[in-house]
Amino acid sequence: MTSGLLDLGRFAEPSIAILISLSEGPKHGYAIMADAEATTGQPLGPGTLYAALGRLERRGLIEALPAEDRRRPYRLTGLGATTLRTHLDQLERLVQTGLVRLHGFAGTADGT
Amino acid sequence: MTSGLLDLGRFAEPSIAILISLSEGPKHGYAIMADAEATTGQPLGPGTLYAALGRLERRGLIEALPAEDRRRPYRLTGLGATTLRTHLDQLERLVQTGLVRLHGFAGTADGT
DNA sequence: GGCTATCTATCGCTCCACGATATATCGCCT
DNA sequence: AGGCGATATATCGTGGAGCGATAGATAGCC
Repeated sequence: MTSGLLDLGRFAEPSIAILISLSEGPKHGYAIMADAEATTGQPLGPGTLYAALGRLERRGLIEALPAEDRRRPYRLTGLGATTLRTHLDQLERLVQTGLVRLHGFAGTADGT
Repeated sequence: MTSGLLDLGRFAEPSIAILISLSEGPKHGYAIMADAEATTGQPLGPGTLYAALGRLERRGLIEALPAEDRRRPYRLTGLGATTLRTHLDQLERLVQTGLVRLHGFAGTADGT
């Protein structure tokens, strides 16, 4: 928990972070870890990463490329790109709704 | 599963949906359920709802109002509003990053 | 008076997040 | 050459969260 009370709990959404990372181009696990932490601000540990990679590959959203050296790179599939775009669109609409409503939010009059 | 293969699994993010719903004004559980499903497109069952409500209240992001009739309304606290805004901002940045990268995404040349 | 819709609540299963841990290799410095 | 830190992949275990199923109470209606 990096932000104390300012935390909704399981918020990292590792799958989204991984897909966004791969949308920049093929990457191997370690590079995804670094990129995801850079873009989301939240650390992405190996346990979370490799479990999520397995799930995403099983679902056909990403695919493994032939290993070069020690590195096992992954690439976003067409289905993965479509899926990501769909979810990103949904998310954007949700975020906009929230920001609009929040703008008109008076808060608790007693300042709680 | 409404979207078949186009699904990242556990994506609903009930907490966000609930907070956004309450940012419109105080609501009771049943109303939140309906509103959340309307704005996110995903159904929000009672199990998910009341568990999340309990967690959010324990964290001070929402607070219970005196029950009117059978209804037990909740209200967003100042902390809740701040927290929601922070997460929404983070989310927006993440979504924008994803959309930009996706725009330049060539896909798998073989059309996979 | 019964029936349906509204509304809150709990249980239980499964799956996921994620820190801890293990292991191997590479590159660099001395 | 030898050691050390960074790179890189992989697995396990625990706790927590998502969520459908289920239960039960009250209100309104015919």
